[in-house]
Amino acid sequence: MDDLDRRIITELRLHGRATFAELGRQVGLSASAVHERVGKLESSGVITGYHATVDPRAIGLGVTALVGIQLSDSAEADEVAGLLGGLNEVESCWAVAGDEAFVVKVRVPTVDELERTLGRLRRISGVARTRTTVVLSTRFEGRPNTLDAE
Amino acid sequence: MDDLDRRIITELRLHGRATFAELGRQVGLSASAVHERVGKLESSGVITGYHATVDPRAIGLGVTALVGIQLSDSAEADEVAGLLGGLNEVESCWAVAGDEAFVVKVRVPTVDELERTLGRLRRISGVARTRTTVVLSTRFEGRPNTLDAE
DNA sequence: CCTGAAAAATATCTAGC
DNA sequence: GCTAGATATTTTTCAGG
Repeated sequence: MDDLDRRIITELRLHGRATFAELGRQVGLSASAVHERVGKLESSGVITGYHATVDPRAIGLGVTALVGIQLSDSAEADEVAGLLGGLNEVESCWAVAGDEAFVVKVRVPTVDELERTLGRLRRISGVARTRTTVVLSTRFEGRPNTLDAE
Repeated sequence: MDDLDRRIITELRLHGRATFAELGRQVGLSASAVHERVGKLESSGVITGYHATVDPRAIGLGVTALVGIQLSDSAEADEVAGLLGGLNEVESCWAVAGDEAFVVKVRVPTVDELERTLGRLRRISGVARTRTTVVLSTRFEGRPNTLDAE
Protein backbone atom coordinates (compact mmCIF):
# COMPACT_ATOMS: atom_id res chain seq x y z
CA MET A 1 0.00 0.00 0.00
CA ASP A 2 1.67 3.13 -1.23
CA ASP A 3 0.67 6.72 -1.64
CA LEU A 4 -1.08 6.03 -4.94
CA ASP A 5 -3.26 3.44 -3.23
CA ARG A 6 -4.08 5.90 -0.49
CA ARG A 7 -5.09 8.55 -3.00
CA ILE A 8 -7.26 6.07 -4.89
CA ILE A 9 -8.91 5.03 -1.63
CA THR A 10 -9.57 8.60 -0.58
CA GLU A 11 -11.14 9.30 -3.94
CA LEU A 12 -13.29 6.16 -3.86
CA ARG A 13 -14.48 6.97 -0.36
CA LEU A 14 -15.73 10.28 -1.67
CA HIS A 15 -16.91 9.09 -5.07
CA GLY A 16 -17.65 5.41 -4.96
CA ARG A 17 -18.80 5.20 -8.55
CA ALA A 18 -15.83 7.02 -10.07
CA THR A 19 -14.61 5.30 -13.24
CA PHE A 20 -11.14 3.84 -13.43
CA ALA A 21 -10.29 6.41 -16.08
CA GLU A 22 -11.28 9.25 -13.73
CA LEU A 23 -9.29 7.75 -10.89
CA GLY A 24 -6.36 7.33 -13.24
CA ARG A 25 -6.46 11.00 -14.19
CA GLN A 26 -6.43 11.99 -10.52
CA VAL A 27 -3.43 9.92 -9.61
CA GLY A 28 -1.59 9.85 -12.93
CA LEU A 29 -2.05 6.22 -13.91
CA SER A 30 -3.78 4.41 -16.73
CA ALA A 31 -7.25 3.01 -16.19
CA SER A 32 -5.82 -0.50 -16.33
CA ALA A 33 -3.32 0.20 -13.61
CA VAL A 34 -6.01 1.65 -11.38
CA HIS A 35 -8.25 -1.28 -12.14
CA GLU A 36 -5.54 -3.66 -11.04
CA ARG A 37 -4.80 -1.74 -7.85
CA VAL A 38 -8.46 -1.47 -6.88
CA GLY A 39 -8.92 -5.18 -7.49
CA LYS A 40 -6.08 -5.92 -5.11
CA LEU A 41 -7.41 -3.51 -2.51
CA GLU A 42 -10.77 -5.27 -2.72
CA SER A 43 -9.49 -8.83 -2.55
CA SER A 44 -7.08 -8.03 0.27
CA GLY A 45 -9.96 -6.65 2.32
CA VAL A 46 -8.85 -3.03 2.43
CA ILE A 47 -11.89 -1.90 0.47
CA THR A 48 -14.82 -3.71 2.06
CA GLY A 49 -17.63 -2.52 -0.19
CA TYR A 50 -19.41 0.26 -2.02
CA HIS A 51 -22.60 1.82 -0.78
CA ALA A 52 -25.04 4.47 -1.87
CA THR A 53 -25.85 6.91 0.89
CA VAL A 54 -29.39 8.14 1.20
CA ASP A 55 -31.05 11.07 2.90
CA PRO A 56 -32.68 9.26 5.84
CA ARG A 57 -35.65 11.62 5.87
CA ALA A 58 -36.36 10.91 2.24
CA ILE A 59 -36.86 7.25 3.08
CA GLY A 60 -38.96 7.92 6.14
CA LEU A 61 -36.29 7.58 8.81
CA GLY A 62 -36.31 11.00 10.37
CA VAL A 63 -35.50 10.02 13.94
CA THR A 64 -32.03 8.94 15.04
CA ALA A 65 -30.89 7.99 18.53
CA LEU A 66 -27.79 6.67 20.24
CA VAL A 67 -28.57 4.06 22.86
CA GLY A 68 -26.18 2.85 25.53
CA ILE A 69 -26.86 -0.71 26.64
CA GLN A 70 -25.98 -2.22 30.01
CA LEU A 71 -25.98 -5.97 30.37
CA SER A 72 -27.02 -8.12 33.27
CA ASP A 73 -24.21 -9.95 35.05
CA SER A 74 -24.92 -13.27 33.44
CA ALA A 75 -25.28 -11.95 29.89
CA GLU A 76 -23.12 -13.12 27.00
CA ALA A 77 -21.97 -10.06 25.08
CA ASP A 78 -21.62 -11.86 21.74
CA GLU A 79 -25.07 -13.30 22.03
CA VAL A 80 -26.61 -9.92 22.80
CA ALA A 81 -24.70 -8.36 19.90
CA GLY A 82 -26.20 -10.97 17.62
CA LEU A 83 -29.70 -10.18 18.84
CA LEU A 84 -29.08 -6.46 18.41
CA GLY A 85 -28.10 -7.20 14.84
CA GLY A 86 -31.44 -8.89 14.38
CA LEU A 87 -33.25 -5.58 14.80
CA ASN A 88 -33.59 -3.86 11.47
CA GLU A 89 -33.61 -0.38 12.98
CA VAL A 90 -30.22 -0.84 14.66
CA GLU A 91 -27.82 0.60 12.13
CA SER A 92 -24.54 0.41 14.03
CA CYS A 93 -23.34 -1.42 17.12
CA TRP A 94 -20.15 -0.71 18.98
CA ALA A 95 -18.87 -2.65 21.99
CA VAL A 96 -17.49 -0.05 24.35
CA ALA A 97 -15.46 0.40 27.51
CA GLY A 98 -17.29 1.68 30.58
CA ASP A 99 -20.50 0.84 32.38
CA GLU A 100 -22.28 0.07 29.17
CA ALA A 101 -21.43 -2.91 27.05
CA PHE A 102 -22.67 -1.46 23.76
CA VAL A 103 -23.67 1.75 22.13
CA VAL A 104 -26.00 1.34 19.18
CA LYS A 105 -27.31 3.81 16.68
CA VAL A 106 -30.94 3.36 15.74
CA ARG A 107 -32.92 4.99 12.98
CA VAL A 108 -36.71 5.00 12.99
CA PRO A 109 -39.51 6.92 11.31
CA THR A 110 -40.97 8.59 14.41
CA VAL A 111 -40.53 8.98 18.14
CA ASP A 112 -43.43 6.58 18.58
CA GLU A 113 -41.44 4.01 16.71
CA LEU A 114 -38.39 4.91 18.81
CA GLU A 115 -40.36 4.05 21.91
CA ARG A 116 -41.29 0.68 20.43
CA THR A 117 -37.68 0.05 19.44
CA LEU A 118 -36.48 0.81 22.97
CA GLY A 119 -39.02 -1.68 24.23
CA ARG A 120 -37.61 -4.28 21.87
CA LEU A 121 -34.07 -3.52 23.04
CA ARG A 122 -35.02 -3.85 26.71
CA ARG A 123 -36.77 -7.12 26.07
CA ILE A 124 -33.60 -8.66 24.62
CA SER A 125 -32.37 -11.34 26.98
CA GLY A 126 -29.30 -10.07 28.81
CA VAL A 127 -30.08 -6.38 28.42
CA ALA A 128 -30.42 -4.82 31.88
CA ARG A 129 -30.78 -1.14 31.04
CA THR A 130 -30.77 1.32 28.17
CA ARG A 131 -29.83 4.98 28.10
CA THR A 132 -31.10 6.89 25.10
CA THR A 133 -29.64 10.02 23.57
CA VAL A 134 -31.88 11.52 20.90
CA VAL A 135 -30.09 13.02 17.91
CA LEU A 136 -31.42 16.50 17.16
CA SER A 137 -29.46 16.96 13.96
CA THR A 138 -26.71 15.20 12.10
CA ARG A 139 -24.05 17.79 11.39
CA PHE A 140 -21.97 15.34 9.37
CA GLU A 141 -21.62 11.61 9.32
CA GLY A 142 -19.24 8.97 7.99
CA ARG A 143 -16.94 11.60 6.63
CA PRO A 144 -13.75 10.08 5.29
CA ASN A 145 -10.66 10.81 7.27
CA THR A 146 -7.99 12.02 4.87
CA LEU A 147 -5.10 9.63 4.80
CA ASP A 148 -2.43 12.07 3.74
CA ALA A 149 -1.44 13.33 7.18
CA GLU A 150 -0.35 9.96 8.49
CA MET B 1 -41.19 7.05 -4.81
CA ASP B 2 -42.70 3.63 -5.17
CA ASP B 3 -41.73 0.14 -4.19
CA LEU B 4 -39.43 -0.25 -7.19
CA ASP B 5 -37.50 2.83 -6.12
CA ARG B 6 -37.21 1.43 -2.61
CA ARG B 7 -35.87 -1.85 -3.89
CA ILE B 8 -33.36 -0.08 -6.11
CA ILE B 9 -32.25 2.04 -3.16
CA THR B 10 -31.87 -0.97 -0.88
CA GLU B 11 -29.77 -2.69 -3.50
CA LEU B 12 -27.59 0.36 -4.11
CA ARG B 13 -27.03 0.80 -0.39
CA LEU B 14 -25.67 -2.72 -0.28
CA HIS B 15 -23.89 -2.69 -3.65
CA GLY B 16 -23.07 0.85 -4.64
CA ARG B 17 -21.34 -0.10 -7.85
CA ALA B 18 -24.06 -2.40 -9.13
CA THR B 19 -24.68 -1.90 -12.84
CA PHE B 20 -28.03 -0.70 -14.12
CA ALA B 21 -28.46 -4.03 -15.87
CA GLU B 22 -27.98 -5.89 -12.58
CA LEU B 23 -30.40 -3.59 -10.79
CA GLY B 24 -32.85 -4.07 -13.61
CA ARG B 25 -32.66 -7.82 -13.26
CA GLN B 26 -33.36 -7.56 -9.53
CA VAL B 27 -36.43 -5.41 -9.88
CA GLY B 28 -37.70 -6.51 -13.28
CA LEU B 29 -37.00 -3.39 -15.31
CA SER B 30 -34.78 -2.58 -18.26
CA ALA B 31 -31.42 -0.97 -17.64
CA SER B 32 -32.70 2.26 -19.19
CA ALA B 33 -35.64 2.43 -16.85
CA VAL B 34 -33.40 1.88 -13.83
CA HIS B 35 -30.98 4.46 -15.15
CA GLU B 36 -33.77 7.00 -15.38
CA ARG B 37 -35.07 6.22 -11.89
CA VAL B 38 -31.64 6.39 -10.30
CA GLY B 39 -30.98 9.69 -12.03
CA LYS B 40 -34.15 11.11 -10.53
CA LEU B 41 -33.34 9.74 -7.09
CA GLU B 42 -29.95 11.43 -7.32
CA SER B 43 -31.14 14.80 -8.56
CA SER B 44 -34.00 14.91 -6.07
CA GLY B 45 -31.55 14.38 -3.22
CA VAL B 46 -32.75 10.97 -2.10
CA ILE B 47 -29.47 9.35 -3.03
CA THR B 48 -26.80 11.66 -1.68
CA GLY B 49 -23.69 9.89 -2.89
CA TYR B 50 -21.71 6.73 -3.36
CA HIS B 51 -18.82 5.76 -1.14
CA ALA B 52 -16.32 2.97 -0.84
CA THR B 53 -16.03 1.62 2.67
CA VAL B 54 -12.64 0.66 3.98
CA ASP B 55 -11.38 -1.50 6.82
CA PRO B 56 -10.19 1.22 9.22
CA ARG B 57 -7.35 -0.92 10.53
CA ALA B 58 -6.02 -1.44 7.05
CA ILE B 59 -5.55 2.29 6.70
CA GLY B 60 -4.00 2.73 10.11
CA LEU B 61 -7.07 3.88 12.01
CA GLY B 62 -7.42 1.15 14.61
CA VAL B 63 -8.79 3.25 17.46
CA THR B 64 -12.36 4.54 17.54
CA ALA B 65 -14.04 6.56 20.26
CA LEU B 66 -17.34 8.28 20.89
CA VAL B 67 -16.93 11.65 22.57
CA GLY B 68 -19.72 13.59 24.23
CA ILE B 69 -19.12 17.33 24.21
CA GLN B 70 -20.52 19.86 26.69
CA LEU B 71 -20.46 23.51 25.77
CA SER B 72 -19.88 26.52 27.92
CA ASP B 73 -22.89 28.78 28.49
CA SER B 74 -21.82 31.38 25.99
CA ALA B 75 -20.90 28.97 23.23
CA GLU B 76 -22.51 29.04 19.78
CA ALA B 77 -23.40 25.48 18.83
CA ASP B 78 -23.14 26.07 15.07
CA GLU B 79 -19.72 27.62 15.44
CA VAL B 80 -18.45 24.74 17.54
CA ALA B 81 -19.88 22.25 15.05
CA GLY B 82 -17.93 24.00 12.32
CA LEU B 83 -14.72 23.75 14.31
CA LEU B 84 -15.37 20.08 15.04
CA GLY B 85 -15.70 19.58 11.31
CA GLY B 86 -12.28 21.12 10.91
CA LEU B 87 -10.68 18.19 12.69
CA ASN B 88 -9.84 15.46 10.24
CA GLU B 89 -10.18 12.69 12.80
CA VAL B 90 -13.78 13.57 13.62
CA GLU B 91 -15.76 11.31 11.34
CA SER B 92 -19.30 12.03 12.49
CA CYS B 93 -20.95 14.75 14.54
CA TRP B 94 -24.45 14.59 15.97
CA ALA B 95 -26.16 17.39 17.88
CA VAL B 96 -27.99 15.67 20.71
CA ALA B 97 -30.54 16.26 23.45
CA GLY B 98 -29.28 16.13 27.02
CA ASP B 99 -26.40 17.61 28.97
CA GLU B 100 -24.09 17.30 26.04
CA ALA B 101 -24.49 19.38 22.92
CA PHE B 102 -22.74 16.97 20.57
CA VAL B 103 -21.58 13.43 20.30
CA VAL B 104 -18.77 12.91 17.83
CA LYS B 105 -17.13 9.77 16.56
CA VAL B 106 -13.38 10.00 16.15
CA ARG B 107 -11.00 7.59 14.46
CA VAL B 108 -7.29 7.70 15.11
CA PRO B 109 -4.29 5.41 14.67
CA THR B 110 -3.42 4.91 18.35
CA VAL B 111 -4.50 5.77 21.87
CA ASP B 112 -1.64 8.27 21.95
CA GLU B 113 -3.23 10.00 19.03
CA LEU B 114 -6.61 9.78 20.76
CA GLU B 115 -5.16 11.68 23.69
CA ARG B 116 -3.91 14.39 21.35
CA THR B 117 -7.28 14.55 19.62
CA LEU B 118 -9.08 14.96 22.94
CA GLY B 119 -6.72 17.81 23.71
CA ARG B 120 -7.63 19.45 20.42
CA LEU B 121 -11.32 18.99 21.16
CA ARG B 122 -11.02 20.55 24.60
CA ARG B 123 -9.09 23.48 23.22
CA ILE B 124 -11.91 24.35 20.84
CA SER B 125 -13.44 27.62 21.93
CA GLY B 126 -16.82 26.94 23.50
CA VAL B 127 -16.07 23.37 24.53
CA ALA B 128 -16.39 23.05 28.29
CA ARG B 129 -16.00 19.33 28.81
CA THR B 130 -15.60 16.06 26.98
CA ARG B 131 -16.61 12.54 27.96
CA THR B 132 -14.91 9.77 26.04
CA THR B 133 -16.17 6.27 25.40
CA VAL B 134 -13.56 4.05 23.81
CA VAL B 135 -14.86 1.59 21.25
CA LEU B 136 -13.53 -1.90 21.91
CA SER B 137 -14.93 -3.45 18.75
CA THR B 138 -17.27 -2.50 15.99
CA ARG B 139 -19.87 -5.25 15.73
CA PHE B 140 -21.48 -3.67 12.68
CA GLU B 141 -21.72 -0.17 11.35
CA GLY B 142 -23.77 1.78 8.84
CA ARG B 143 -25.87 -1.21 8.05
CA PRO B 144 -28.73 -0.30 5.76
CA ASN B 145 -32.15 -0.42 7.32
CA THR B 146 -34.39 -2.44 5.04
CA LEU B 147 -37.19 -0.31 3.72
CA ASP B 148 -39.69 -3.04 3.11
CA ALA B 149 -41.27 -3.18 6.56
CA GLU B 150 -42.45 0.42 6.50
C1' DC C 1 3.90 -2.74 -11.86
C1' DC C 2 3.02 -0.39 -15.73
C1' DT C 3 1.09 0.96 -20.72
C1' DG C 4 -1.72 0.50 -24.61
C1' DA C 5 -4.77 -1.94 -27.54
C1' DA C 6 -8.65 -5.11 -28.24
C1' DA C 7 -12.93 -7.24 -26.80
C1' DA C 8 -16.90 -7.47 -23.90
C1' DA C 9 -20.08 -5.15 -21.12
C1' DT C 10 -22.28 -1.08 -19.71
C1' DA C 11 -23.99 3.72 -19.77
C1' DT C 12 -26.40 6.94 -22.17
C1' DC C 13 -29.39 8.79 -25.65
C1' DT C 14 -33.27 8.66 -28.89
C1' DA C 15 -37.54 7.10 -30.79
C1' DG C 16 -41.83 5.34 -30.13
C1' DC C 17 -45.65 3.53 -27.25
C1' DG D 1 -42.73 5.82 -17.40
C1' DC D 2 -41.60 2.09 -20.03
C1' DT D 3 -39.03 -0.84 -23.89
C1' DA D 4 -35.94 -1.47 -27.42
C1' DG D 5 -32.32 -0.30 -30.27
C1' DA D 6 -28.08 2.72 -31.57
C1' DT D 7 -23.95 4.84 -30.02
C1' DA D 8 -20.49 6.39 -26.70
C1' DT D 9 -17.81 4.98 -22.60
C1' DT D 10 -16.17 1.98 -19.66
C1' DT D 11 -14.64 -2.36 -17.88
C1' DT D 12 -11.90 -6.12 -18.34
C1' DT D 13 -8.50 -8.93 -20.44
C1' DC D 14 -4.15 -9.55 -22.42
C1' DA D 15 0.42 -8.93 -24.82
C1' DG D 16 4.56 -6.84 -23.95
C1' DG D 17 8.26 -3.77 -21.60
